Amino acid sequence: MRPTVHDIAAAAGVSLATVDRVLNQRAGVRKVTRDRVEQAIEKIGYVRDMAAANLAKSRIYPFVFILPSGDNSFMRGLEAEVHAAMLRAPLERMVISTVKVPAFNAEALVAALDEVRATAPAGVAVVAVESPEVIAAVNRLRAERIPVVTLVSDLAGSARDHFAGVDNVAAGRTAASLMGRFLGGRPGPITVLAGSMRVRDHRERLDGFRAVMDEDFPGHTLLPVIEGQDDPVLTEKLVGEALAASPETVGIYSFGAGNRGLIAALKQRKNAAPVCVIAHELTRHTRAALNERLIDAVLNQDAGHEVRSAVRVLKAKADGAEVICAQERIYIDIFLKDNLPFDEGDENQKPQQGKEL
Amino acid sequence: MRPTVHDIAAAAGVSLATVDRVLNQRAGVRKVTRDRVEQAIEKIGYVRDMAAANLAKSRIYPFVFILPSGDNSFMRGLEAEVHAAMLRAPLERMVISTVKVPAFNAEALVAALDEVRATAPAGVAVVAVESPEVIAAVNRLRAERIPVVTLVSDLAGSARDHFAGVDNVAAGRTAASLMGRFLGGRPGPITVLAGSMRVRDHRERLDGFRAVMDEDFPGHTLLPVIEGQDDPVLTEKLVGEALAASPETVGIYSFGAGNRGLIAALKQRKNAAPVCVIAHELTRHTRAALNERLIDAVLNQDAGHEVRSAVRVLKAKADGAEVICAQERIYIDIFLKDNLPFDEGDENQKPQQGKEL
DNA sequence: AATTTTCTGATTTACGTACCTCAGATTTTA
DNA sequence: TAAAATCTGAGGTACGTAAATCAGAAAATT
Repeated sequence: MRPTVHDIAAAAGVSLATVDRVLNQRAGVRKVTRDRVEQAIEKIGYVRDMAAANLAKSRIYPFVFILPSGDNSFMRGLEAEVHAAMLRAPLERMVISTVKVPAFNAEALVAALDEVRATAPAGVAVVAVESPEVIAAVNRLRAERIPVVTLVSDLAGSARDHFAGVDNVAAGRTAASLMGRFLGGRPGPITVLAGSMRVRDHRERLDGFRAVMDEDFPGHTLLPVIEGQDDPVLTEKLVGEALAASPETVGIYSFGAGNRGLIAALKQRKNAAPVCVIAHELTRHTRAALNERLIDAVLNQDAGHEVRSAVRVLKAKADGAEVICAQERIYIDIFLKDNLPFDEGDENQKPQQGKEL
Repeated sequence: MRPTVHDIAAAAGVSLATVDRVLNQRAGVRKVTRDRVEQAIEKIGYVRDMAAANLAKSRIYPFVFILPSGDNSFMRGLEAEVHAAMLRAPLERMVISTVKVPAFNAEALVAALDEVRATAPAGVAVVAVESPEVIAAVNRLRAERIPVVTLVSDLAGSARDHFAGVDNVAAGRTAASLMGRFLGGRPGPITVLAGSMRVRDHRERLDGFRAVMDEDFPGHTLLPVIEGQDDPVLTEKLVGEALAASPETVGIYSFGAGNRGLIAALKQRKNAAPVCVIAHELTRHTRAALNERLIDAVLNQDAGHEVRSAVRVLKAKADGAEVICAQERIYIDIFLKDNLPFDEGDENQKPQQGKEL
């Protein structure tokens, strides 16, 4: 049988109450006694039964996800994943709620963070916008010992507990490395397309891209950054103009979230010279474009992984348990047309189950 | 407050005992009463508290992982991940043990499966070897309602509950697609290096690779498969001979587990014409080779993800709970030198934590 | 030496579910 | 109609931990 608190008490020659005080770091235990209990714990190899502990606490974990509103595919997907997590939450005594704030609006985000703080949640996940005020607001949460996880977009310089997202510099570097090799020495300029350079993720991606391009593929120059504001119409117009102005363009790196406009612009020039296109985020649109060979590669962050990771980390932090770092690292997925995952909504999905007996 | 069994009893106008009989599908309840209880459950939205249920059952989950012995880096890594999972297991009332069997030996695997079955575990994870006898042995486990998950290598045609591993055909296709584009039209033959063609994973990878090569890059021919038996010395010798015999080779696809020999052979020919090399499994050796630009890309299956996924699925199956499919899909990671994750053992690891308040 | 403060032990209740026993009610069979 | 079989209710104990209360014991302060 697995050892229990009673076994510790017996082994250390103290009462249950003392063991409880040590285990839950409550006051009222002498140093020597505490040491004796800890040695006993060590010796008999006790591990706390989390299920029983939570049952006894009859604790529920109210977690809040603060998400940007707006209609780009990635954020909608993220929201869907949060919703899916909401449905599963009760199984582990969690309650997940969401708060929507206007995208890229630091002031609104600060207000939301403070409002959420007033409800004393067990943890907060937030898609960060960079600003000193937001950092301060996050730190106010942390000052009240409320765990905070940044989601998708990190908040450097804050006291957030964890970042559930990808390394965007590495993503940009990877894009450059792929594009450089796909072009195979074919010289020419490269067009870079952002949503907005005011967002940290996008800046980091460009930094990584530029670094590897300069270092490993000096034959290519980067044209001035196009900022499409994640707006399909605007993006299509700007990309069309840029391609017309620089017909010798050999590559496009799109690291924003609005790929619909890019794809539309690419379709316009079916008969022009081939251009190597690398984009971010696997959506209905980029998936189709991969299959039509309009896009060569898509770098993706799996929103589902990010949300589930955020939930796990928040729960672990709330429990004071340890986080398995390797499990919580979000990898950059690289998709070519050849390794696209089967679509959730696809009827022709490959069966994953074995036959029934 | 979340509804409990008491609330069901009150809502259905029956006693706790009857609710219990319905919930745990015990005999002794009339059809009409059963229906009334089930309607009440539906209506008040009851979900069983698994933690409390398991506590009451004082159930522990003995899971067994059957792994091949042998010393290749990937399997050693897998074993390390299983060991890590063993240490975390008690937190969730699980006990994980391992059984080692000689690699690629169907007879020994069948014996191990039957031996494990005699211990009546709560679930079994197994790195499968393809054979009718193994399928039968797995089905014997399933016939006793013991959940079975195949790990890394699947067992088609068996009644296994789940496969925790990557789509190896897609992996081969991806490798071909990357290599074709990296070569950028430069013609020439391609050398393919397997561990053994008797293993399903390897065959599938080659099938995928060949399919995309034939379809999209007909300029390349595949040289006869080299089988290095995952032996470094043998592999180095065979690769050296192959490169000498076909000096016009432009690419090497290594889809076995023994890359040390390949890398040694590549180092021998430092001044020869460049060859595009794509290998499988990120290990100390392939990581170093990526950084030295001896290897261009590494396709990887994350052993940690696979093991943790297997454990989660086994627990869910043992509990009769649902499996989150999207969470359990293991992606193929593509690593270039630009997106290598920070090494676990690396001292210069990038700090992941925010500053403390 | 008296008082306060700090520490420790013993005991109890509660969390939500599983599972057991026993008694009474209802239905079916002889 | 009696006997047997089947259903249902009531009530209890157990799982391992948390957290509270209260009573002593030891130590520190007057």
